[in-house]
Amino acid sequence: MFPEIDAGAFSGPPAATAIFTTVLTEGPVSRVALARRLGLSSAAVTKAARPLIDLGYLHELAATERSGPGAGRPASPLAVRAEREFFLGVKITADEVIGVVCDLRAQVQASARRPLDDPDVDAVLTEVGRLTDDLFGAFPGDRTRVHRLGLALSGDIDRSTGLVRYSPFLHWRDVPLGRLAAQRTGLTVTVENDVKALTAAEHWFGEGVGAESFALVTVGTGIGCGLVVNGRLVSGSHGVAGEIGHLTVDATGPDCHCGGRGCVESIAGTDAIVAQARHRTGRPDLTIAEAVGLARAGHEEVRRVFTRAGGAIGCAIAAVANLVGPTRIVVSGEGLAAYDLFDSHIRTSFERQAFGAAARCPLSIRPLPFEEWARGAAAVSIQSLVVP
Amino acid sequence: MFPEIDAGAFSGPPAATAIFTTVLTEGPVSRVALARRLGLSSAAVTKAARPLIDLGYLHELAATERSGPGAGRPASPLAVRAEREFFLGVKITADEVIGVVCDLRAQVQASARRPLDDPDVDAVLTEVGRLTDDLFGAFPGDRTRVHRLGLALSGDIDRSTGLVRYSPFLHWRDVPLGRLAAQRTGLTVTVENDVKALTAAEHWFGEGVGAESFALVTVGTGIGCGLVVNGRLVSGSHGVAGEIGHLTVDATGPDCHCGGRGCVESIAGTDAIVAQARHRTGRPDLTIAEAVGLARAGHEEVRRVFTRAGGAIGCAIAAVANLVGPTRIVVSGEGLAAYDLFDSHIRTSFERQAFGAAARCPLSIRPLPFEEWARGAAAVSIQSLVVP
DNA sequence: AATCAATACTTGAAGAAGTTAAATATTCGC
DNA sequence: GCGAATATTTAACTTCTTCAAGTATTGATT
Repeated sequence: MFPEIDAGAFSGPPAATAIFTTVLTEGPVSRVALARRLGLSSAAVTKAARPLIDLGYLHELAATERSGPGAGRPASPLAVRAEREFFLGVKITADEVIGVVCDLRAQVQASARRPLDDPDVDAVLTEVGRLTDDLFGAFPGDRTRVHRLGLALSGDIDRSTGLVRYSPFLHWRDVPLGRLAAQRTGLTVTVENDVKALTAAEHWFGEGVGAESFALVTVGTGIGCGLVVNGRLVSGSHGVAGEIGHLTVDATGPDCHCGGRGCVESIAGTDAIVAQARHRTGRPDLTIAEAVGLARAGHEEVRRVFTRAGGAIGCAIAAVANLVGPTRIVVSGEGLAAYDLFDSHIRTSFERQAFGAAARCPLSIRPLPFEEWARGAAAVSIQSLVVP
Repeated sequence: MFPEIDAGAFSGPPAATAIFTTVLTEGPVSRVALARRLGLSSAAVTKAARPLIDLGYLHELAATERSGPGAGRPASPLAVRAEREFFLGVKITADEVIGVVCDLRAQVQASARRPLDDPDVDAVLTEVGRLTDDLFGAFPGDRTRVHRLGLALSGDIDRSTGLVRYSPFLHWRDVPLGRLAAQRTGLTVTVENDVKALTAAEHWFGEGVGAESFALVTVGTGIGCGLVVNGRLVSGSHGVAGEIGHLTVDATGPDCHCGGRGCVESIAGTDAIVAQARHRTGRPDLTIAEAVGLARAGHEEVRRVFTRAGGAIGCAIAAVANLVGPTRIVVSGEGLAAYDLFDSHIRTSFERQAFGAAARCPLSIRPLPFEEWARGAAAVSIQSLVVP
């Protein structure tokens, strides 16, 4: 009936959910604006919003300075009470767990990291447990208002059951991570693929806000992509979606570990870049950092490796734009530490390969630190509170 | 209140729409099955279905032979009364208009064609008008039950307003085709992009039935793709979606008329195939039919052109599978008259480039005659009756 | 043949969610 | 202070849905 706080998620009329998500993602809004936006009567908004206010999720902002033509009663916009509830988000990588505490608006309140040296399920759970303790310790706010934990890791994950079907880098198969972490921490846990989590965060709290369709491309060891189409995250019927890393961009290119040929990842993945840079320089122990250094210093051969990689990424992004036509695309990831070497090549290649109006799709290219990935996990947790 | 017949579309409770579309697309279903499928109580189904039966859209099937464990009252499944309403569908090409009459279940009742030699708006409207007359003439059923006409043509089309924003092959810009055709014929008109229309038809009445996500690839002069994701047709924010023809598959490939390089269409489009076959044979006036003939007769050089084209198409389809992970993919189009030359190469290339489980996505490769495209237009018209 | 269990469907009361219309609140410009 | 403009609230009413109980129709069991 009325939205509930603790265990379960938000129940209540559909209008309440719609109102809450709109206020959450689109900042303070007046009731009339909400009504127009959601196709409801303003009476319905008033009614549905009251229990949300009573429970402390929303509050009325002081009447702000008027903007319009002038006359009329000023609006008292509804805003989210961000400190009503806090969320933990943890990103699990092969050698580290990174965690953050976020408020209801997904603003980071505290963060922490712990090294991970054993991919065993139990060892990971232990480190995640210690990390949450660290986060509770570092969190200055009201700890009794933390009830949820989001986990994000790469691999094939069933968000609805919290099951890790397959995680290549941890060598896990069918691990019920959600249930295990819930037992360990006593929190309500959500588990999601890391790229999808980051996409969800950008969709609700970042550049994707308000977009009906939206894509996020991550560049690093792997090259991934999260897609939002018609307002919903794309999941893929066979558990595969957004596998942008294995699009073919060069039929005569190098063989890829996936069995294909000329895949984006086999040209622009971190490993591929390092391998090529080693080959070009004749230095078999070159690291990616050194390769970036050489390219920045103007080493022509190495520079060309990055140029080619940027071109391949641009083609892949153009493929996304041509196929699903998102409102905007964000390009990001660890690999973009070398942002300056990629940026213009990605754009050039994208503009050449994007078909017609698809080239008008705005591209944001910016690096995101690992804390942002953890924030993605928290964002999924926030979504699970709102839309169960 | 109750579903209306004539001018407007189907109104009524959301449940009525859901019930009708489910019965329409998933064949006869009992009320309990509908309730389970749609998450309603069976009481709701009973009530919402009654007006649909009263108005003649649905009817009860005779209790069929029982199948289950045995006991219990036998179901009286609901089925669509296909002859309740008929629909015209017309596909407009550069040199022809092709039309069909379909019943409510999108089964073709009659068809007709007329040549088109003038791309002028008025000339096209005239031919469409004559074609509808021909169709009425050829249609054996009750003509008073035809109220709707669907038009399909390639280009950038705004379905909601019936506006043709841009049609390259007719050289039209911003033609309010829906309104004009409605004036001319007195019917309620829908206009949709041809590939999207065909996709809609397959989604509701063909192989895409029941699939949450689904893709249709058409091969011909252009190479296109219609996408259904999360149960909805993908439209693209900038008016571009499914532009599979301009994905890059060979960074070192030929320049494409779109300004890009190594696009699928520049390798596997009909024009590209003809050009290559001419080059390989040294016969500058070779036609596509002759090229197909040579390949079938075993001409190695020409054969290789088709092999390469099939490979490019396979890569493009793999890109769709990797990115959106549809439940299944149908490959079709005029170009597939040479089906036998493509089939195995498309599959091989698809399986190599599809990533992991995406390779499990079933592929149907089959040619579709132009009448099927017209049927697509009719299917959109049917949809517009049901979901306005 | 009578009865029971199982399943499908129908009915009527009750409730949830939303709408419309009218009342109330608050501001600006005069 | 008054009226026009806009925002919000309230109350009455509509619509859609569910719930709980009842009816219908069958196969299996006694």
